[in-house]
Amino acid sequence: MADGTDRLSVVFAALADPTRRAILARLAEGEATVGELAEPFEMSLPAVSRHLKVLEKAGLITRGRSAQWRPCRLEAAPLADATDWLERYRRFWEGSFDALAEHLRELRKGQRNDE
Amino acid sequence: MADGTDRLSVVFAALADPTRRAILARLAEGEATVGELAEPFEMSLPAVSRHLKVLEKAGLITRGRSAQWRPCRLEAAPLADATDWLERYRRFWEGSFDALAEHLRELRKGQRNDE
DNA sequence: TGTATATTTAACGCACTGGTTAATTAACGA
DNA sequence: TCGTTAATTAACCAGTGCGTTAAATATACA
Repeated sequence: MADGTDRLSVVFAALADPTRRAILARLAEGEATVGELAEPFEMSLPAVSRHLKVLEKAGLITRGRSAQWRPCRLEAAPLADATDWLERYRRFWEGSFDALAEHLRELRKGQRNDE
Repeated sequence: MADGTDRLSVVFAALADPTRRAILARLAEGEATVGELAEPFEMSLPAVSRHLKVLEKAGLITRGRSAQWRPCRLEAAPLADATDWLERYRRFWEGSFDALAEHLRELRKGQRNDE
């Protein structure tokens, strides 16, 4: 392990690119072909094709076949694993919000005198 | 944009490594020095030091100073952004589970006759 | 069979990642 | 001031990621 090839690492790596996240967002609205997915980007078709391969290897999309088109479909299940991992840290960032509330409370107390 | 330097990309990229996720898990139990964090890994100290720099740039840790030690502390707030992004897809993987249920229902129906 | 369209693969360049060892910086303590 | 400990930085290397253009593949259609 520790070589970055475990499932969770592959999924997080796939999400670490704004183009790929935009593609997933587009697919959330329904299936689309490679050409349709590439259209919004100022990037060659091969580049988009390889982004799709990354998403496919992460299990985040599947591809059908319809004549010469390869319709892509969102497969969000692997995102559940990522969310599960992140959820363990929820109390830490919610704890930070508590700390913020405490900070604001202290600030309000001080306001009576100097600021 | 689309160059992978936006906040969310940086956070996801930081999470796309099992060593770094293990470091965060360790820090969830409390502050630790670089040496303490490095101890469980079969990896040189400089390597761990650079993992910490990645986490720091992602805003996931902060570092204090106590004599020659640099205690690291978990800062989970950026994980909230990542979770927010993922949450948008929750209905898709939950929808998949609905589809699975539907599939099982159809399967059970067919079982009466042929299988 | 030949041409057009959709997509992938090949070959290349360049920057970044993640590891190493050796050298450097920072702070403590005798 | 000198030596020890903690950590980072420097220099290097191998592998990977992400983009390009050009060539190959797959399917539809005349």
